[in-house]
Amino acid sequence: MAATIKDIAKKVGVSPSTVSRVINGTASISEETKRKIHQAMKELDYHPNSFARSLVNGNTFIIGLVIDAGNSDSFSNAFFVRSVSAIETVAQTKGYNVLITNDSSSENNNAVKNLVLERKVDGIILPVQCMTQELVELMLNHQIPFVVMGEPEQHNQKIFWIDMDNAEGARLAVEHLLSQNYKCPILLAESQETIFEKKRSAGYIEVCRRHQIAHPMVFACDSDEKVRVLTEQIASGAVQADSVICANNIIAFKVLRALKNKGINVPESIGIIAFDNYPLAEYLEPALSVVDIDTYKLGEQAANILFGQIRDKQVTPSSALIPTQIIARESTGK
Amino acid sequence: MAATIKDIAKKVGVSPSTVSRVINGTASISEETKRKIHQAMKELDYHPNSFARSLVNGNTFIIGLVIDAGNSDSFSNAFFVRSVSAIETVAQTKGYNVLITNDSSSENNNAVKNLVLERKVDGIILPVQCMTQELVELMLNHQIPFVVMGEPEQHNQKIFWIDMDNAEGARLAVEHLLSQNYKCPILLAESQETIFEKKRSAGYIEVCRRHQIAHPMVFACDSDEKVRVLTEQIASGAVQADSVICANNIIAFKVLRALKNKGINVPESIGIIAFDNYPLAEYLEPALSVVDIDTYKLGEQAANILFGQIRDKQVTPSSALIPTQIIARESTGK
DNA sequence: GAGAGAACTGCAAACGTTTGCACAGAGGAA
DNA sequence: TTCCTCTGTGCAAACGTTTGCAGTTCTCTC
Repeated sequence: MAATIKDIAKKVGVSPSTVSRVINGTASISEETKRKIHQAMKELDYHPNSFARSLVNGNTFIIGLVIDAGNSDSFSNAFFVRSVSAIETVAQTKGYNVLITNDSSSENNNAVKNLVLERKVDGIILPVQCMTQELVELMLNHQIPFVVMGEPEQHNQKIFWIDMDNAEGARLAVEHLLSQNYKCPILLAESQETIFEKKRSAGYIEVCRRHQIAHPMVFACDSDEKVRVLTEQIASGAVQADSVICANNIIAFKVLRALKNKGINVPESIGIIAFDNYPLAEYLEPALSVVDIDTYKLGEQAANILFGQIRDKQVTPSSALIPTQIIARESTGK
Repeated sequence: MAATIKDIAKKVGVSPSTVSRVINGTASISEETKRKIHQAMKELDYHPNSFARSLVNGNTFIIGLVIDAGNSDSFSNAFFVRSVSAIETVAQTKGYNVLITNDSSSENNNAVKNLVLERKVDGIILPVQCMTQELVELMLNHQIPFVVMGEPEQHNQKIFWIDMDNAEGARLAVEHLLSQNYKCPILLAESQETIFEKKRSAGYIEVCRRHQIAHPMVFACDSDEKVRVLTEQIASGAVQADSVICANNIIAFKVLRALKNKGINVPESIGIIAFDNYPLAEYLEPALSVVDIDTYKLGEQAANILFGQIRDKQVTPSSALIPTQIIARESTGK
């Protein structure tokens, strides 16, 4: 039903090629013809068929965005939405659309492979958790640009990536605590296995060393029980600490609750600062100080890096660390 | 570079049509030929080109999902992510992909129009806030199925929609408070303008009437100042209330904080229950009781309704209300 | 007033599929 | 034997674009 290039050609009395050339501005066409064609396009409500286009010129103007549903806990959510929104906005301004795919709902990366093999997307943005060796090879083989969100463990590959500056965030957190007259911060992480936790630990340790803090310590808080034990040790003095840096917000909430239950004052006796500016942080009592990151910018930059490859044929792998900043609230206001 | 149907045909020694028929199972083909073709497909690593396909058979196997970036506050986030994930999962099982578009980043619904006019998506899911008259007409004209997330104000159109059962949620909240021996619940909403707030009000009023509660009251809490004034009035007895139902979580947090600052005990003196199970609700003190909704199911059902139109050619408008449930925590444990 | 380029336009092939039509051969039924 | 129905396959057109090549007309330049 929809008008095609041929309908316009017929109506104006030119060949389809001429119409195509007017649409794409790909040759010099007399003003008169241009005018008529544009008018006919209006009248017939013409819109180019993107498939026919893709078929001949080989690119689809679609990028794929892999979302990690396995990780759909609420903490990746806030991060996620603004990033997605940013990616889509950037894509739109460049004339691209964004196809999302849920990695975990299919075995074996099949959904992502489908993007490459059948949908022929022009590029892919994917979270580091979804980056399998097989997938990387597939994308490299098919020469399809991709950007990884989150720093990969090994840097031995030609991979473009982007991440928040975890190490810097940890450094800033320690500096902040010291500036508030805390003397002995410890770091609480969920485990020590993910790269971002390693980076945070490293940043923490580095600043502690620099300031000659006696015993920098990193604790694994991967269960409620551990949190309970730890707060008891802090209370009894078995663990020397006057402040904690929590590698994520949920740990912070648990610790805060445990401390209050023990009658330990926050921020007077113990200061708390957490990673990720989870929106409710400011409604806690005391309001939680956090290491914040601009998730919109994160997505925006990821998209920019991708389009650097797609459009500007940039080929030397680049990476970017999005700066973090401290939002000081009551929980570190000794 | 990628292998085409012709390459396979050549390799096996049949015509492209035969290969196509084997792929689509659209005619009877001898077992022998089938076997050879399948083998050749493996060897050449063949994957059908979705564009060429779409070009001839008219459907794209892509659905559009409009996201409302204007509303990217954290409270729609949690809702959003799980819904999106659900929609994508359903789509994937039906062989469809999901194209997202950010409505607000373009003027005049242009981005969404683009989905219809150029991308030729087979269906669209969009939030009710993005549903303009113009868009509805466009989609109807082009006979492209769509599902609205959120109940539209007017029902005079042939529109498929889905929503959480706001009225029922409010009813359950009142019933819950009464069962906990609160006698006089009031409702706090941000405004009275959105349809979901109206529904919640209606459900609240209805149950109050049924239980002959003296003065059912709905307050607009659209600023911190109003929250402050209201809590003072509650404290002084100027407003008679022993419990509040908050139309969203942020109001709940503000009220809780204001009450505590006034030294009013929750849940002993005032009970609080809020809509939306925001993940941190359980970490507040006291842990917040909420009206919960299964956002995954919401997305899942939206997708199912859409595919009902796309694949089963269902044509009589349907709608669905996703049931809510009470999660009782400390804040209503008088 | 001839030759050269520039400006403008058309023809037809190509992109990778699907599908209506046709046809050959096989296997019965009459 | 003749006719009919199936099964299996190929031919060629079609989907809506883009684009290399070639052709025509026009405008200079000498």
